[in-house]
Amino acid sequence: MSKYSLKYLSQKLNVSVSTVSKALNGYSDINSKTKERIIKLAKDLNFIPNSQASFLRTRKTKLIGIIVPFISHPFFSNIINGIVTSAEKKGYLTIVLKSKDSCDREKILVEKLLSQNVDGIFISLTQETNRLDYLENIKNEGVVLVQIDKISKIVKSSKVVINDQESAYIATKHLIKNGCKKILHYRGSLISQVSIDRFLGYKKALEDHDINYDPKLVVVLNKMTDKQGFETTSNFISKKIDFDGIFAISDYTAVGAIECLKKNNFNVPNDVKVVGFNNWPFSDKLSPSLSTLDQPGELMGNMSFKLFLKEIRSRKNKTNFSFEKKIFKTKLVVRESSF
Amino acid sequence: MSKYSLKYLSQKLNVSVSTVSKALNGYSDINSKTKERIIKLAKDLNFIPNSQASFLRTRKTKLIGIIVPFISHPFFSNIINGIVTSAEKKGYLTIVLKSKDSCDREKILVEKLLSQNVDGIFISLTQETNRLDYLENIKNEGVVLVQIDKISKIVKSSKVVINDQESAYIATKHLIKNGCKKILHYRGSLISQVSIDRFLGYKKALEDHDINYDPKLVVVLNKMTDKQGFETTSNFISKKIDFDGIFAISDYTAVGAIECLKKNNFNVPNDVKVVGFNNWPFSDKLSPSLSTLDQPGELMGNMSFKLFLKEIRSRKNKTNFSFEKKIFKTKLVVRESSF
DNA sequence: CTGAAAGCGCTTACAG
DNA sequence: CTGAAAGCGCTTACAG
Repeated sequence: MSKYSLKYLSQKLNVSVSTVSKALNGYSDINSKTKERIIKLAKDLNFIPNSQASFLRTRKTKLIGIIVPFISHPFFSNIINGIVTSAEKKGYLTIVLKSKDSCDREKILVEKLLSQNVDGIFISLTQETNRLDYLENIKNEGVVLVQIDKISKIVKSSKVVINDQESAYIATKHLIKNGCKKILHYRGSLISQVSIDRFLGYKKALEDHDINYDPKLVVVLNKMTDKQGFETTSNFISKKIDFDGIFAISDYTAVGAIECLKKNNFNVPNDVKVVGFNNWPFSDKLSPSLSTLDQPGELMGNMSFKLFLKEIRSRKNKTNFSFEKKIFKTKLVVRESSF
Repeated sequence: MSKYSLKYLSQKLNVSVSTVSKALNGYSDINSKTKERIIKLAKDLNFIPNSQASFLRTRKTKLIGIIVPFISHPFFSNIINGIVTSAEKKGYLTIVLKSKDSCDREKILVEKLLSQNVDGIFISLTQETNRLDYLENIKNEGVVLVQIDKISKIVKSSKVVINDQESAYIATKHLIKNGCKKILHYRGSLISQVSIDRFLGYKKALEDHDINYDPKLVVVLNKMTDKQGFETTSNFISKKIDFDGIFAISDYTAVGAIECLKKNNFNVPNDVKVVGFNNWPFSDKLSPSLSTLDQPGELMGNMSFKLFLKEIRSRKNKTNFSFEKKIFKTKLVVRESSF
């Protein structure tokens, strides 16, 4: 921390602490000469005011926290990037934390952020989040809550999501239009909203195109890894279950699936067409290049911060505020794996 | 922030604020019955002590900051991940910031972190960092500085790096051993230490194997993108400069180079062999799969935090402390692009 | 074992 | 325009 304090400056210049504080904070009722002297000394000493002390009065830390399931992850690191960028522009600093997809950890992390008196908490829930007390607690503490992508339908707050159901519908329809009749769906957990919505979109697309929904073709994955994609596909092949398309909930699993298919001498896309989800760096550079749904992670991060700021400001000005849910559209990127 | 305070608890229980504070902080000189009552109430109310207020006494925020050039980046997000994980285990929270490879921004961000009274700053310098005053300032403020990967040789602090020169030597030697005689090198900025060391390794490998170093074969890239890799390669081709190998400073540029080569009907690896740097997710899944140097980003992050903690503790215990430089070894991963 | 008091570094309502 | 004073919520040395 800074070696200096308002008191130190005030003694150096023979003025009061109050005067120094006001000068530094741009109050108008200060003699401009005095003000200049103070500001000059502060600059010369490289004086940095103690933000913890000022918090005690202002009640604002200008600190926000974000909890995501994983950090080393193309989509989540894009979200983080979006939030950090927007936040920094407005003078906020961002604490980053990861839940490792564990609900228990998530609860603990929320408490840690609250104890740091962050002004807002941004969260992308774990796949297994099944209790909402600690989310409600955030709001009870007077801290702004913003949910991103992996949200809870029940907990009220600002939300930023994508059109999951529609995206899945579009992807599945694309496969159908290109001749697929037996489409596997690799989905996420049964309680994750994102996963539920994508499944519903998949199912609806089948129904709308007169294809019977067959639950045996849907697999719940607990990890979004290429390994799981590989093994799941391998399972289908060894069970001799017939299929001609795969809609996977993430690019990783799609890539694992394609590896397995190649190894078993299936041609992608001729024998089996594959669509992933995320549009990760390099998804376009694979052979075959991967069809996928492009998710605007960074923009979602930007928007999350915008909604946060809106809520903070409406509180400050005591104006009306109602929670918004911003829905970003994904884009189906058709590449070699499905066409 | 918490709706309650020590004062509130103390009034509820008819004890003093001091007693509540001691009970909650595990002091031994408290009647165990009293202690129990206090802890129970705190738990029931979900009481969270105000960390800003306690900072004013303890001088510890348990906050650290990290500045990297980019967040949405496989290597840097691995480093962030490693730091956040280690930090959280020891009760530290991590503020994440990105410099966008701008030295001016870097300076501002350092000041922001200092004003938050972080206990330590972790930094991976920009490619253009050419002034060191604000790094020295970190130490002057009594804040621990740890430099990671992109370091300054001059500024003293704990450092975590890889064996850049040796890595480049190994990669270049590998190309030579596999028959390459005219090896392009796509490097980073002229003042980045990482970039300098890798260049030196490249050059030394050539010399040790009786290949004349030709400056025309070395290109300074200012952005590590596939686009730059593509364009640079395209340039060599159109200038009809003969080459049979490329050692690129990042996987992105290597991938761009390969795309360009393919497009111009060069066979990789038969006509040109390529080695990248980073080992990114999916580098193994490309066609041809990419030879590269594997960098243990997460472990480097873990180690950085370890060095930070060591310095913090030695200060607390007033024991001797000297800066360490931990050098991680990369691993040459040979894949189709060079073999 | 308990509590009164000082003080960390700020901000701000108020007096002059 | 300037400054004395109170107070934010803690911790801790000290007295009893």
